Order: sequence, then structure tokens, then C-alpha cells
Amino acid sequence: MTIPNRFDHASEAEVILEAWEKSGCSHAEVRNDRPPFTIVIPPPNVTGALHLGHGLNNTLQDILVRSKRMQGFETLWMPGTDHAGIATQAVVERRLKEQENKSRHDLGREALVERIWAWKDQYEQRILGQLKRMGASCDWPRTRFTLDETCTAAVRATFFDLFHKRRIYRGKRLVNWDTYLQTAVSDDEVFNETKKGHFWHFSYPVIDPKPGEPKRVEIATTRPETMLGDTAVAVHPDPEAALDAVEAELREKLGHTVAGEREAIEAQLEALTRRRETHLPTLLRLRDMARDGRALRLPLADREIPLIADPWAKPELGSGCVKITPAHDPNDYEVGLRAGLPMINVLNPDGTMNGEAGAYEGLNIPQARARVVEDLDRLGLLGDVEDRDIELPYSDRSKTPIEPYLADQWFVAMEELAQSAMDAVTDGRVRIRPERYRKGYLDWLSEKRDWPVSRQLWWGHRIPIWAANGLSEADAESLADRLKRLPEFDAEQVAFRVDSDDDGSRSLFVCLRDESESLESAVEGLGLTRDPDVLDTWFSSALWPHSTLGWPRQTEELDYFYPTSVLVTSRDIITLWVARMVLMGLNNVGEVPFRDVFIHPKILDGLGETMSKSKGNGVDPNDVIDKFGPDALRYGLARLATETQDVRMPVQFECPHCEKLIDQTRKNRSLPAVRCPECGETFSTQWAESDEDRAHPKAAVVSERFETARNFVNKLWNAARFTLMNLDGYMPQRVDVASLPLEDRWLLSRLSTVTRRTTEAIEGYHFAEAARVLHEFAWDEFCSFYVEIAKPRFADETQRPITQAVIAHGLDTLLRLLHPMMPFVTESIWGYLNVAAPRRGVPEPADPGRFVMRADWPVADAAHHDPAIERQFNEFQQVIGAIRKIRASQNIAPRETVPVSIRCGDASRERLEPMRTYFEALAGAEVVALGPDAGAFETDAPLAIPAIDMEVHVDLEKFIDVDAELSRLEKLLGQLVKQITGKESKLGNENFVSRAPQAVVAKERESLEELRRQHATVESDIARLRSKVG
RNA sequence: GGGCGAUUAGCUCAGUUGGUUAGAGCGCCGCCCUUACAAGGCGGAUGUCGGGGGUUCGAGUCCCUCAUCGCCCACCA
Repeated sequence: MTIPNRFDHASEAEVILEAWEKSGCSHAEVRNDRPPFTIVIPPPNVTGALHLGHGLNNTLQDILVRSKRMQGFETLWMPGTDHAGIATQAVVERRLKEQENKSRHDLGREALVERIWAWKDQYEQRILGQLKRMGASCDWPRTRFTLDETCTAAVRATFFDLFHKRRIYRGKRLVNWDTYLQTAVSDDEVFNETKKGHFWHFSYPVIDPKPGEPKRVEIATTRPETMLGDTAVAVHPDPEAALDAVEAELREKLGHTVAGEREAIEAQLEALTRRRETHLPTLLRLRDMARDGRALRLPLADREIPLIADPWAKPELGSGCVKITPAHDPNDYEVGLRAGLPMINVLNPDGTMNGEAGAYEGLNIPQARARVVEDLDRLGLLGDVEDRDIELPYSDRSKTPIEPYLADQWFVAMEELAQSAMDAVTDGRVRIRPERYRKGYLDWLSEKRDWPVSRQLWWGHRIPIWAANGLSEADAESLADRLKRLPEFDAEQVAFRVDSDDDGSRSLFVCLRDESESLESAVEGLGLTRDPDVLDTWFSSALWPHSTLGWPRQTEELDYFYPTSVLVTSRDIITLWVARMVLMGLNNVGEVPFRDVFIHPKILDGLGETMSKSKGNGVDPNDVIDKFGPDALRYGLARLATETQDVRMPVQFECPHCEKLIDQTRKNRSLPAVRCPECGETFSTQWAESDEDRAHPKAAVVSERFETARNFVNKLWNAARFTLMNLDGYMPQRVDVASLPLEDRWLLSRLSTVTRRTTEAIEGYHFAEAARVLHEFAWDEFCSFYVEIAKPRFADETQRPITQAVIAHGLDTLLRLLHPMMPFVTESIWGYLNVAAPRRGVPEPADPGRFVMRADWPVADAAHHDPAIERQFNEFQQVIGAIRKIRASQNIAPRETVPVSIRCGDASRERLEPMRTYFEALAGAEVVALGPDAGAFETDAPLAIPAIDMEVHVDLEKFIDVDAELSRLEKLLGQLVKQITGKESKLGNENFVSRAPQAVVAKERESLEELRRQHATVESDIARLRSKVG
């Protein structure tokens, strides 16, 4: 059998993927002869391509899925993608603008949605292609999309149900308005940025001031144009008490603060005292005026607005008075609700001023701001203008400023839903791991804030509500009657209700459960119009575990695969997604969506920053696969998945000219073109825009962290190659384990231990641990010892057959254990092994099956596990180590065989005697004396191994370097003295001896004895060497 | 402001319930292209376990405190 000496992943992976697919290896069916194991994929957004975070997320899922499948579970990994409402629409709109200079309004709703579908088709293919290339063993024919028919039916049914239960209601709410995209964006799609701005002080005249009363009230704002929508000015109802409270808090803080901050606090206290003199009298006055129902004149708008008392006004800040703009500020909105103030919206959806702004109508915000300031100045009402750093909200999607904006929205009432999701975690029906993430989940849910679900977008699930607004009570009732009398009316399909609005008018809302053209047109025939908004993307995501299984239909898949087994995700969407899936699953199916939630780390770049395309530090799994292969990508990621969050992964450019890896820095990662410091050639990056830059070949962004993993893949490949090259004449045979030599029983015992530890690690989501255990076993034990031992045995005709049986079994088990992490290379080797050893196994050979992917997971065979055997083999390993050490210290040429003499007890002699032949292969040594009488050579390099009470002597006649030997021994002696002193003082401590557990004390004593013995040996060795050199 | 986490070798990270001399990979040094593997083999050097205090016979591990970094939530006229 000829096998290349490197695994060619580029050509092999494709072949393997095709074979798996043809054989339906990852397909799951409803079957009642075995339990299911189910994972639903966190559906990636169709916005773009997958990055390394997805790579990690999906690798971990696939490890679970593949190992469970091998364990005999009917394993379903449900794939799919998310329509990602605003993100996707924003991307398509941006392209529309850039490439055709058109807005979505130029195109219209239908045409835009059509464009987004085209985009989705393209990117979905790319994303699914990336997943397949990584080896993700999803059940591909079941692939869902959150906007497809199945998911849509689930969304409609859920909305209908919640509407029916009155858990969906309509209300006004300040939303984060993106004036560029003309939509509301959710809080988590808003980021803050600090900008230089101004803090303007204005005065509003008091209407008919009485003697002694202030003629003007000063307020301050960072957004002057909003004053046109002011409907009150507030002062604190008890400014004195409020100041007292602030002072008390400062004094409390002063009590336990460090010197550095002391001064600042004292200064604040002083300012507070001054303020009592300068501001308090005025504030008290104003408070009284507010109680009297006095009013101010709002300049420019020329409106009368009340002075009100509200605790939102902070007497310790500014003038102590605050303007109230309920339609454009979240806090003012609350004040407005409390005081029953009108809410005046002065903005159009596109960010220009509307008719309410009077003369300012049509201006955009910066223009309006400038004009307002100018006009107030002319009226003499402008006070100080301070420079100030202002934190402004920006839209994550359009990167333009957010304007708070009052709009009608649909809400989901969370009281009961949130409670149900909290209960599911507190009583353990859902387990969150690591456990510390429970707190965030529970805290967030416990606020039970109602969930605003409308989005002013075109891409998404359109809200299935038809409405008629502004009706009188009688009209609303008669309209409802007409609805009920429609021939198409069906109480199972139609829910409706009449709500009253702020202005006292009535609205009729009709919710339709399923898509039905006839019903829709009948409803529209009554004069109702459909709500233009779509639902928050998380609404459909929340249904994912059951919608993908066919709910609301009672499918057999739902019955069999739900609840799913585990959800694997990252921590930033525990609240947005995980919590909502739990409560929706409970509401719709009556059962939690998953038993376990596993939260995995985030991957950061070498500078500790999150990876993202906008920083240029994002790594495409495809680039890693190109360079290192899919198995290296997966194994490399799996070994990072520790309990510690946030893994740093230094990122490099791969120079397309010389293939060298160039570290990314904050500087070079944002350049359009970079000169390679290795070869001097220039390459381009994702930022290249000019033709000149683009002319250079583009560098892939990868991480050298995958080299280790790639090397491991290669190591495994070569261990397999060695095995396969020595399987000529292999005959399956029954193996009598008890009669096997030590080295074979050692291997079997280790296989048993490693199988158990790997299985436990994967089941406990300790992926890095599993990766480490397998790496150590494969490399340091299977390759470094068993393969070396097998060499002389293969050469011996009598030992050859049994060695073949054991090594084939060893490789077989290793392939099965590694398969979930490294599916391709293991599957490839499995194919070769099936040819060379079609039936294999210890003790009884069996048919392994065509694919390792569908092979049985190894069982930790307790009969093979034998700690005594492992200890005995370890004795041999220590002797080998001792000889190697001596050789290295004497610089003995690798191919020189040295004579060794090993002084040991009879029991050890018996064990080592049959192993004599391996000393040559492992340490280049010939054992010339072994046993209690084995002595030193004339020119001797000794090494004592006290732990097993042995002495190893190497005959150095030809090679001895006495100085080197002496310095080695003297160094050793120094270390021993240090340790002995430490132990002696520890054991001399009465407290230790009397209070520590006896076992610990005894162990210390024993170890001290050993050290002393070793010390004596080394001393005599040194003396003997010294006498030699005279 | 509240919460969570991190800080261990030059770099990236392990370190189970406190218990011999704190580990791995990469990098570094020395010797080797030995027929599975130079993407390799053998050997080696490198640590006041962030600072300080405490509990304990014993602390990388438990407690307090400070510092630095990161994330989440809230707030910011």
C-alpha cells in the first residue's frame, strides 16, 4: 500500500464530503428504536459570510453531534439561516444607494423585498457552503430559513395566539429612530460615541411674573432644535430634600474613599453648599409657582407651556430646571406620562423638521439647530454656550445619529412569559453552562419589560394585523359586527378587538392567523388596512427550535426531536435569543426548547479586540481551511474552548507572494495595501479600493495558531501511514488479552482510560480537555512509544501477527475518538484501514463499517484498564528517559549504540527482560546487564531513579566528557539539597506533623527518604568521577 | 453607577475538591534529515502565579483589598 506522506486535505475533503452526502450519513429520521439527540443551529445571519466565531460555534456543535451519532443516538442537527431583518435590509439598501443611487422608496416595497431575496439566496449558499466545507454534519435537506413558509406559519400562529390571549398590545413608545434608514432600531443596535458638542443655555420667559418672582427660567440642552417640541419645564418638587440626599450620598462616599478621590468629592460638597445659596431660593420659588399652575412662554414656537414639579429635575445640576420634550427624549417621555403633557413630535421620519416646527419645517437637524440658536440669540434668550464632550447614540447599521422618536408600536406583554422562562431555569428544566450565566439571564427576565416587536422595515414577517383607526365607539362596534358577519369569518382564523387611543377615539384591530387572500381582501373590503411594519427578527428566532420541526402542525418530528438536547451559543445573545426561545417554547409547545445551554468563549484578535470585518481583523474560516485544512481549523478551535471566556488569537496576513505570515497590528490592518517585510512585495487587503491597490494580490487573513493543529493532523496521518505500511499479511484473529506482553496490555489499558476521559470531557462540554487528552495520548504514547516498540516486533515473524492485530485496533480506536474533532483525516485513514484490516478489534475482530462517521463510539473497556500495568510500563519509560538524558548530556551521536547497565530489583528485572529489544529503538542502547547485580562501568555515567529504586549506568568509554558529566551531576546535587532542606524543615515543623492528614505526612517522609538515597548515590558518583580525573 | 470575568514562562493558554519540585503548545538554545512524520526526533533554559493583607500545618487554588484589562446592563437636560 502506498500512501502520500502528507494528508492532502484539499483533494481528500471534497471526496469525503460527497461520499458522506451520498450515503446520507448525517440524515436523521423519526425512529422508535433509539433515543434522539437534537441540536438546532443558531441560524447565521444571511447578511454576509461566516467568521471564526461561527467556526467555533459550529465546530463545537458538530463535535457533540458526531460523537452522539456514533454513540447510537438518532442525531438531528437542524441547519438554517436567519433573515436578520434590519441588518440585511440595511446592507441591500446601502448597495442600492452606492451602485444605483436609489433609495428604497424609489424602488418600492415589493421590488426591494425581491432584491433582498436575491441577496439572501446568494449569501445563504455561501454560508451553507462554508459550513459544509468545515464538515458540519447537519441534516441538509431539512435546511430552514426564518422567513420560509414553515417558519412563517409558526410566526403567524404565535402572533395570533398572543393577540388572542391579549399578550400583544399596541402602544406608543420612544424608539431609536434611524433617520437614514428611516426605521426604528433596537437598543442593541445602537452604539454610543463621544463627540465634541455644545451645551447651550437658554432662558424661557415667565408669563406675567409677580413681583419677586424670576422673570425667566434657565434651562440647558445639547439638542436645541428639540425645544420646538417642549411641552413643559420641570423643577424638583422638593429641591431642598433632593440636595440633602445628594450631600448625604457624597459624605457616605467620603467615608470610605482613597486619598486621590477625596479632593474631588470635597470640591463637590463645597459646590453643593454654594448652590444652596445661589440656586435654592430660586428653585423653591419656582416650585411654588409650579404648584400654582404658572406657565412659561416657549420662544420661537410662541406657545404657552406649564411649569411643573417633577423629581426628574435635578437641583444639583445646571440651573436645576429641565425642559421637557416628551416626544424626543426617553426620560421626558416618562415625565410627560406622569404629568399628562401633550407630546409634540417635531420630526419627519427622514430627520427633517415637520409642520409642528412652524417656520423651521423642512430643515434638517443641523440646519434647524443652527437656526434655533441664532434666533434665540437675537431674542436675547441665549445664555452661555459650553464646549462639551457628548455621548451620542449612533445606529449600528447606518452609522448615522439616532433620534429618539415617538411611534406606535406593537408590544408583547412579558409578565407571565418572562416568569415561565425564569422558572424553567430556576427549577433546572433548562441548565445553563457555565453556571455563572444564569444570573444575567434571570436578572434580565426579572425586569419583565414588555417587548416592542414592531420594526419599521420591509424585510421580515409583516405584522398580521389589519386596523381601522380614529373611529367613534359606535362606528367601531358596528365595524366589528360587520366583520363577524363576513361569510369568510372563522373564529379559529380571525381575532379582533377594539382599543381606545390617547385622543379618545377607537381603533379596530383584526389579526389573521393564516395567510388567506380571500379573508384578507374581505377584511380590506371593510376599509381596514394592513399594518405596514414587520416583526423584530428575534420574534421568529424565538420560535426556531419548534418552528423548524413543523410547529404548529403536530408533526412526528416535533414529537420525537423536541425538546432539543442542547443549545450551543455565545453569551451576547443569552437574553435576546436564549431567554425568548425558552418562553416561546413554553407558550407554544408547553415544553422547554432545550435541556442544556452551553455558552462558549468569544474569539478575540491578538490585541484583545473582537474580530469584525469593519476592523479588518476578521478571519474567514475558508482562508484557514485553504492554508491548514478543515481538521486543523476544527481541532485548533476545539482546543480553545475552555471555560475561560475570550480567547486571544493573534491574526496574520498571509503574504500571497512568499506565503510568510505577517503579524497584524492596529496600524497595518486598516491599510489598503501592505509591503511584505519578508519579501518586499506588496499585497492588498480588504480595504483596497483604488485600481492601483487592487492590482496587488490580496492577502488572506489567518492565524498561525492553527499550525499546531495542522501538525497534529500530520502526525496522526503518519502514524497511520506507518501502521498501514506494516499491515501486509494481516489476518483477523481473536486476541487473548491476558497472554499479551506488557507493552500491548499497556496500550489497551491506556486506550480504555483515554476513551473514558474523552467521552466524559465531551459530555461535560470540556472540549479543550478532550482535545488535550487525545493529543497527549496520540503523540506521546501511541506514536512515541507504541509505534517505536512495534518496529522490532514487525521485523520478528513470530510477533508480527499479534502486533498487527493490536496496532490496528489501537489506530481504529484513536480514529473513532478523534473523528468528531477531525472528521476528514480520520475518515480518509479509515478508508485505507478498511482495505488493510477489514475486520479488526480486541479481543474479537468485527466489521468496522464503511464510515468512521457511522462507526460505534468506543466503550471504555474496564477489563482492559489496569493501573498496575500502566505503572509497570511507566517504569520502563523512566529508564528510557534516563538513558536519553545521559546521552544528550554527553553529546553522543544518535546512531552510536551505547551499552547500559540497569541495577534494579528482581521484579523489575523480570518485567524489563522481555523489553530488552526496545532499548535500541527508543534510546539507542544495548542492555548488557540487568538486575540486582548490575554494576557500573569503568567509565560510567550513572543516573539514579529513586521513585522506582533503579540505577541506570551508561558505558561512556568512547564518549566520556568528564567535565560535562560532573557539571550535570553537581547541578543535580544542588537541586537535591534544596529539596531535602525544604522537606526537612517541613517535617521538623510540629504543626505540620500533628495537623496535616497522616497520609500527607507519610508521603512527605517517604519522599524525603527517596531524596536522601538519591543524594547519596549522586555524591558517590561524583566522588568516583573525580578520582578518575585525579 | 450595578453586575460578570480575567491577570500564571517572551506569546497563547491549562492547572479538578487547598497537599511532593506549577504544566502544555508556539518561540528560544544544543544535538540530529535515524526508512511513519524536519509539519519530525532527543535533550535543555525560562515563572517574586498582577500588588498588598488575611485564613491555614500548608495558598496559583479560599477570604478581603487595591491596580489594570475586557464584557454585559443601566444612566448621561
